[in-house]
Amino acid sequence: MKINKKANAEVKPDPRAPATKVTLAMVASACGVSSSTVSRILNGTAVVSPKKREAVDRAIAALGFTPNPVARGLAGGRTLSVGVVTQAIDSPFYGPALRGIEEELGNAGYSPLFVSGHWNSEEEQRCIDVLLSRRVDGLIILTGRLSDTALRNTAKSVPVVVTGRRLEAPGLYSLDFNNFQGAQLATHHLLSLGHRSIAFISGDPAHPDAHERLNGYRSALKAAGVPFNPALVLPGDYREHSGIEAVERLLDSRERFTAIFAANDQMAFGAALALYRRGLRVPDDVSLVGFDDLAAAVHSIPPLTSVHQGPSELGQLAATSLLNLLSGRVPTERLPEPRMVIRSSTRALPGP
Amino acid sequence: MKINKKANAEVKPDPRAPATKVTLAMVASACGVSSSTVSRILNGTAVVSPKKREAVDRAIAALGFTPNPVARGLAGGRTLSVGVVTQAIDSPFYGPALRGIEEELGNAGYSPLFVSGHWNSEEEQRCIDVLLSRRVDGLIILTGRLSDTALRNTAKSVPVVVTGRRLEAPGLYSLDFNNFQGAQLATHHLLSLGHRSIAFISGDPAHPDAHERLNGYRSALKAAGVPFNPALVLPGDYREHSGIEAVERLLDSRERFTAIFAANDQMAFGAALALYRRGLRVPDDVSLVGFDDLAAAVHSIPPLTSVHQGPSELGQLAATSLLNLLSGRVPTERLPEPRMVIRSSTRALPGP
DNA sequence: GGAGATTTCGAATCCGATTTTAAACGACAT
DNA sequence: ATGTCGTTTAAAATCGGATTCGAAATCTCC
Repeated sequence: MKINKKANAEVKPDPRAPATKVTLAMVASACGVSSSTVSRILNGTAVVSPKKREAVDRAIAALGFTPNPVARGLAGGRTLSVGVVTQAIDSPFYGPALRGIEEELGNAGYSPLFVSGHWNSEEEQRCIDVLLSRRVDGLIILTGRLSDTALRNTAKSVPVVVTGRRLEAPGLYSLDFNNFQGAQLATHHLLSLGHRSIAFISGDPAHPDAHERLNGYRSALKAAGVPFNPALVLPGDYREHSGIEAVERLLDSRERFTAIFAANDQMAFGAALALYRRGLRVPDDVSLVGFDDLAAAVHSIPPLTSVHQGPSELGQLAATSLLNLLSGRVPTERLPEPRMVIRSSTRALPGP
Repeated sequence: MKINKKANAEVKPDPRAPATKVTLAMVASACGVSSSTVSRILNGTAVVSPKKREAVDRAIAALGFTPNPVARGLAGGRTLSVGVVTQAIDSPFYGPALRGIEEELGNAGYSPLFVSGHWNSEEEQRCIDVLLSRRVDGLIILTGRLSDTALRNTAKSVPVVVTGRRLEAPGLYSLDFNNFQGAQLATHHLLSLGHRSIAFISGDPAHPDAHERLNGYRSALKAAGVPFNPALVLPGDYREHSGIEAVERLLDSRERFTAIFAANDQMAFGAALALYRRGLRVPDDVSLVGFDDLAAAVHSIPPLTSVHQGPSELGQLAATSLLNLLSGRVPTERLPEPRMVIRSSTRALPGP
C-alpha cells in the first residue's frame, strides 16, 4: 500500500503539469539543434538554413511550445507588457479607455498592467515604480496629478504616453482633449436655443481641464455678448453628489436661470436628480447639458445632451501611440475634436 | 567624430538607468556578505545572525534596492501576481469588484493582471492561457461561461477562485451570490406593497443566475398565492436596451401590470426610460425594482429600489480567498446575503 | 580540551530564455 | 592542396535572484 502510493507520487512529479512545461531547450534537443538557434528562429533574428528552420518550426508545433514570458523578460529586457496608470479601475469615463487600450495592445501581443492612482500624485508615483520594477516596456498614464517633471523623468527610463495634458519631452507623447472647445460647444448649443441665463457647475479645480471648461463656457458667453454672472458658477468636484449640491445651492440662491451646463456627466446626473426632487422638469423647466458623453447618458432620464469625448478612442489612440514609440516610430495620433451629442435634456427656450 | 560618438555611447551604457538598477549582488558586496544571504534575509527563509541581518537591511535601504519581480518569478516560481479574468474591464457591475480585488491584493503585495473574456468561453480560455504563461500565482475568475470541467482542470495547475457558481474541487474555491433569494426579496417587496401584477424582465438565459432570479420571482409569487402569468415574463439580455424593448413589448401587449422587476439594474434603467417615453411615471404609475444595486442606482431618476449584491465585497472576498489558498489555508469566506435597498422607484399600490 | 551537534554562510546550480563569442563548415581563389 | 572570406550554428555568458549543499564557525556537554 505504502509502496504503491509512493510509486503513484513518482508518476506525477509536478502536480501542476498540464500548463506549458515545454522549454526552449526541449525543442532544441528534440530536433537536434542548439537552443540559441531555436531562440533566433523564434525572434526572427539572424539567418538560418531553411531546412533547420522548418524542422524547428515543426518541433515547436509538435511539442506545443510557448516561450516563457518571465524568462524572456529577464533575458531580453522586454516583457511585452505595458503599464497603465488609471485613476480608478471602475471609473465610468476611463473604463472604456481601458477597454480600448486592452484591445489595441492585445492585437499587438502586449499585455496591459492596470493600476489605480486614485487621483493622488504620490500614489501614482508608487504605481509607476511598481510598474517599472515589473519591467514594463512602456507606460500609459491616463491624466492624473503627477507633475510634468516627474513625467519627463519617467520618460527617461521608458516610453510614456500621457493623456490630459500637452507635454513635449523625449520618449514622451501626450494626447489631450480640447476641453476649451468642448465647453464652448456646449455653451453655444444652449445659447443657440435661446438660453441666456446658463448656470455652470464646475469641475474639481485640482484638474486643469476644469479650468479649461470654465474658460470655454466664458468664452462662448462672451462671443454671444452675454455678460458673465459669477453667481451662476457653482463649485463641483466631478462627482454626482456635487451636482446635487450645486443645484440646491443655485435654487436656494433664487438666482434666475433657464439652463445648466455641468462640467461632466456625473454632475449633470446629480443636477438632474436635484431638479427632479424640487419638482423641476428637464428639459421643460430647465435645459441640462453634460460633458463626456458617458455610456449612461444614453439611458438617463431624460437622455442627456452632452459633449462627446470618446474615451475608448482615447484608449486606442494612446495604445497605438505607445506601440509606435516602442517600435521607434514617432507617433502622430491626434484625438478627434469634441462634438455635441444632442439628446432630450435640452430644448429651445420659448419666445417671450 | 566617429570615435567621439562611440565614447559618448560608452558613457551612458544604459539610457534607462534611473529606475531601480540595484541588484541583489550589489547589496551583497556592499555589506560584505554573499548574495544568498541577502536573498534569504529578504525572503525570511532560514536564520541569520541579527548583526548581519541589520547590516544587510541597512544596505538595502541605503541603496534603495528593490528585488526584480521578473528575476524572482523565474528563479522562485512565484511572480507575486494573480490573474483576474473579468468579462469587460468597463462593466458597471464588475468594475467595483476589480477595485476590491486590486485593493485587497495590493495590501498583500500581489499585483492583479486584469484580462477580459467578453462572455466568451473560448476567449476566457485564451485569457487563462496567457495568464498561465505569465506564471501568475493564482487566478480569480469572475463568473464567465467556462465549463466547470475547464475550471477544475485549470485548478490543477494553479489555485483558482471563481465567482458566480458553486463548485468543489481541489485548489478551487467558489463564491456565489444567492440570486434566488435576492429575486425572492425583490418580488416580495413589490408583493408587500400590494402589487399583484408584476412583470419580470429576465436576464440572458445563457447565465445560470438568470434562471435563478426567475425562479426566485416565481417562488415568491407562489408563496404569496399569486398565480404565475407567463405573459408578464419578458426576455432580456441584461443590457439597457433589452429593458427598453421589454417594456415596449409589454405595453403593446396590453397586459395589465402595476410593477416591474428587472433582473438587473441596467435593464431597469432601460425600462424606466421606456416608461418615461410612453408618459408613464415611476413610481406613480408603475413601481420598478432592479437587481445588483449599481452605483448609478443612487442617482437615477427616480433613485432605483434594488437588490444589493455588493460587487466590491465580492472582489475583496475573492481576493482574500485566493490569498488564503495561496498560503495553504482553506478559505472560508462567504458572500453576504442579498438585501433590499429601498429607494424611490417603488410605492404601495393605492387600495382599490 | 575536544568530540559531536548546531547554527550561519558562501559557492555552485538552476530558472528559461537572449545575446555574444567563437568554432565549424563551405565555396572559391590561388 | 592550402588559404581566405562568409555563412551557419553551437557553446558560453548573462539577466537577477532562489535554493541546495556542504564547509566553517559557534556552541554543548562531558
